[in-house]
Amino acid sequence: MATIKDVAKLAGVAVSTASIALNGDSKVTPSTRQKVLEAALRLNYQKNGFAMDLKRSQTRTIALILSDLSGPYYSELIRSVQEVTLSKGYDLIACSSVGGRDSTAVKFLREKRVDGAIVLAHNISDEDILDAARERFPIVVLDRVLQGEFIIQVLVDGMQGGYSAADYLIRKGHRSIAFISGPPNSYDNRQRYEGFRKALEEHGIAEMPKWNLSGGFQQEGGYQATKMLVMQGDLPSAVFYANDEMALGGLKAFAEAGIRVPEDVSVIGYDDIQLAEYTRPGLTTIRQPKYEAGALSAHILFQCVEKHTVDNKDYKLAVELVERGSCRAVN
Amino acid sequence: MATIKDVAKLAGVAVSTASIALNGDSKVTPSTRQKVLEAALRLNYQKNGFAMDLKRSQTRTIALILSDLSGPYYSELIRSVQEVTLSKGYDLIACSSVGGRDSTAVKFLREKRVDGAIVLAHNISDEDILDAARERFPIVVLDRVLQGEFIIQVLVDGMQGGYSAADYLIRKGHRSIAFISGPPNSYDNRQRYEGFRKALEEHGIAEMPKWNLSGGFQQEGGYQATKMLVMQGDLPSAVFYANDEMALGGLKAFAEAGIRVPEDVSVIGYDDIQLAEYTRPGLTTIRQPKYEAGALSAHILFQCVEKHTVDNKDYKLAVELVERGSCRAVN
DNA sequence: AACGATAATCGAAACGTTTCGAGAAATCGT
DNA sequence: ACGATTTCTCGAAACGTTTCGATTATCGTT
Repeated sequence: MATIKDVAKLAGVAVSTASIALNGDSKVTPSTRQKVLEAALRLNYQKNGFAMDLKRSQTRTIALILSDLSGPYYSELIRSVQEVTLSKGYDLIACSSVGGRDSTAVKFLREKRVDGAIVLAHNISDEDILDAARERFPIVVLDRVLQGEFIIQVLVDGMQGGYSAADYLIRKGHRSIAFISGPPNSYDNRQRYEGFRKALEEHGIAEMPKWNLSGGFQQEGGYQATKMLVMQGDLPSAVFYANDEMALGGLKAFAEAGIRVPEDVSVIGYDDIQLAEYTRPGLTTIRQPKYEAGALSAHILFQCVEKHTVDNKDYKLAVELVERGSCRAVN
Repeated sequence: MATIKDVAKLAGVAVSTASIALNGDSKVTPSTRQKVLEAALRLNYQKNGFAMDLKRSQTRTIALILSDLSGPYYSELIRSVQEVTLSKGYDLIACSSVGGRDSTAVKFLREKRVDGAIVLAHNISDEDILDAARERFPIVVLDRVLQGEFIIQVLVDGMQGGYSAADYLIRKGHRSIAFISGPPNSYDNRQRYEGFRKALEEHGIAEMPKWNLSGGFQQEGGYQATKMLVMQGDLPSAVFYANDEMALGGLKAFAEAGIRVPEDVSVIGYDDIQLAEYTRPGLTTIRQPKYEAGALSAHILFQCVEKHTVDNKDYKLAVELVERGSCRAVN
């Protein structure tokens, strides 16, 4: 690999001059620049990124850390973060936290290979985030409540979402509503449940333990939980799935049992993943502002990276109910 | 930021000793290690990744370069690459080539910030790839035919796929088949079309230019193209979408127009993305061996990174038709 | 007790850039 | 034509690690 030294030597100039010429500074005579550029071309010179980062001690790159790069949920988030990043002239890399503390993600956090990070990965501990964040390394967290000097939280109001979903069903006349929950250690899941519970309470509806099942946020889990529900014999008139993936599994289970949606049972999901639009009937669900969350996170992060300060460290976004065909009114 | 020098000073040892202790080498007395570790903790020391990379001149990281990080298609590919990467003790970062020559992806390629790359991004030019690849920087390309000393190609037989799809429709009795294509500069798209054309030709069926529309591999494009098709009035009995995302758009357009699938028109897609299973009717499509392609690519890449050599630089994988409900037999 | 062998530590030299202050050359005004 | 500016180029010092050869301390053997 040719280094800048080789280029300088071939061009007959000093290394520093070569560097300046290569970086397009105007502090160099056109003819010298010409020579340098030619030499670089001849040697097929490519600058060594690490040496540069080391010297400049910044990378103009941010990382988006996700627990699972391949999840369908993240698409919109990634897109919006990417758009903002690009428009700001920064680079974006996505990395996964699969592998926990040994993952690429945590390593990037620890070793500061980027200028900042956006984290949506429940399998990274609060502690790891807390001691990675510092003066020139702000972190935006999207999936947890976490206070720290260089930590900014962007939350989506899961409680409002859970409340809206339940309230919607209740206003449609439903009185017996099942809740299929996600993993108990998930902050999001807890929030959604809290909202659900609150709506029921406000309307004086009692919760039924037998209608509270767990599906672990997985499609298969939703499927199993729904089968249990069906087997219990006493079907509620509506089911609230704490995320769309589980609702998908539920839809499948109902179809297999010959139970019609929404005629026999109403179904509401949460997230508004792309698929929700394509099921038959279309899945009524709570839309998360994924695009907005991504764009907002990126903007704040850049503000923090560049100005080393941020006016507000705590953002909360609202959700919105998307009505499709999976719920009907009962009397 | 504390550096290793600070740690060494606080621990009262030489920098080199600190380095050794920090890296867990056994060439150091437990008590010294203890001192160093303690000092590091006190100073909240984190090693500077760039300095390390620079010195070691390798990163144990590979990049997966995709034209669009947010596409649903890539999920399985990412997953398999990730699994292999993790099992080999390497790190994986994904980056997008949105932005063309100025994208993060091309920058990573040029500046060798990783030890190797897997590329599936039609908007990166052959040239950029050719002059990035070199002795210690192998590249696996997944979406093009490209010869080069340090380039390995893994191809999926798109021609066979296109042929199978068309042949399947023809055998079901279809004689009027539309083709909704992707971007013309995409190698995959061309291959699929080629296979389609060949099947038609072999069965003596004429192609109709008015049934050949472009949807740019995007869902929205498929939707628009299908609306055009509908507006033309003369509907074919089957439509072959060059990828599933466009087929999804098509399904939506047909639904909106009150045209039933598969009763009124048969639809076949390409890729077998996860969503394909959940549409109603299920989307009949061509399954790409995404998982296999990813795992294979990663394996070969590591072989090349570590041994600096590879036995075969040219791999081709077969596709398979997945029958769901979106095509019916006509007589 | 002295000697060699082994183990632990050290100092200095890299890695490939960028940047800064200083010197040399060119340009300008008078 | 001469000094004062400006413009260009240069050498050297960083950036924070790792690594290698050298030095010192430690230990077991005779």
